[in-house]
Amino acid sequence: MAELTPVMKNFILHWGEMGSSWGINRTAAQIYAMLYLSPEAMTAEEICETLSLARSTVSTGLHELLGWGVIRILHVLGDRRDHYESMHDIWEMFRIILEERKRREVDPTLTMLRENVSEPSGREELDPYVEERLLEMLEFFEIINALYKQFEQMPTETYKKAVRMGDNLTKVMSLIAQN
Amino acid sequence: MAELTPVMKNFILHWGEMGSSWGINRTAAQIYAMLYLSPEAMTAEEICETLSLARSTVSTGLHELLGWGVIRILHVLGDRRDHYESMHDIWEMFRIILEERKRREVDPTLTMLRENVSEPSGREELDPYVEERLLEMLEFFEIINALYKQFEQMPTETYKKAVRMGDNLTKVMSLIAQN
DNA sequence: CGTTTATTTCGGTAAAATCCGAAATATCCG
DNA sequence: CGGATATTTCGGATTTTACCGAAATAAACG
Repeated sequence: MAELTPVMKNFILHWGEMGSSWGINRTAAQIYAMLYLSPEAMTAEEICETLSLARSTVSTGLHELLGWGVIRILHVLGDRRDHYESMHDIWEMFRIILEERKRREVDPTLTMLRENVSEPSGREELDPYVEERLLEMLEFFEIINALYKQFEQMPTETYKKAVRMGDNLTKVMSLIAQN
Repeated sequence: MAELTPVMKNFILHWGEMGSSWGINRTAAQIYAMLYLSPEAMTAEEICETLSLARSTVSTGLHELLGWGVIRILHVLGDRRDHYESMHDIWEMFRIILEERKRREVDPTLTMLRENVSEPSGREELDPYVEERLLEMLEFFEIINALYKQFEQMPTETYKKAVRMGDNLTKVMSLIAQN
């Protein structure tokens, strides 16, 4: 793994760029990408060398990825160092990222909307139009929230298969919608 | 609209913060939030005053929002200035944001994966393990891509209703999955 | 046209995020 | 405990991004 082929470099660099629009910082995303391609778990030191990053940067990045829950620490007998490996099942990873996004994007907004709609601070009277818009958005977020929850509790295999046959999704949805 | 109530301020500030994790910059997100709450379309000048932003910043922000397609320009008879209003239907907006995310996050990755898997640059031999991982990810992104497309072509009313009854989604999915 | 008004572009500054290297801390072993 | 190795924390430097104000451009009007 010390040597990166051009294809691997492409992949890692691209992933780094993508990470930015995903709210993961570039180096963390690169680390993730490399672990994803690596057949074996890697030590922080190895990651440093391969990606030419400072040891501290790698430490921070790994920490962030652990926070996302998309990598794991492994321990090897007779080796004091931590070994890191990426989550193998990409679908499981997808689910984790969804949940994390919900936690970061949906939950705080939901809280804020609920607070402001139900009990406007300082007992001010709420402009009817504003209230209407807030309620509409609240309703929307409640629904999204419920959707997320559905996904959470769905077994991986279920939504995997369901999503795979996306071709028929429209039809199914239409049927449901007629209800 | 010149005066912002505390609730409005909360909403706008929160939206600004959220924008950051959404890849929209803070001021643009704030502008959007204000337009969302505004019963009437607003001019750039009014936005400046209400949010205490520089005219140029507002111009840039509006441009960005136009790029996302979540606001519109209106013209008023006898007024040379552009008036801006937010998209009213939050569901339609949701769809637009989905599409935009796909364009920014999914499409480039898909392109990159296809290129690297099918024709590794310079005719290098591809490590079998790496190829396997790339293929797995490619397959995943193809499916997500197909899913997005399904949503795109679905009439707003359809997915609105479908999503609304999320409670039953698990069951439906399970049924589909058994197929 | 020239003038006024609206909008965008642009250079520079301010703020924020990223990353490094050194120091501190923690962990393990003899 | 003392020394060696692993990991984290921290201050500062670098890079990136956001924002402002001035200047340039565009559009409308008389």
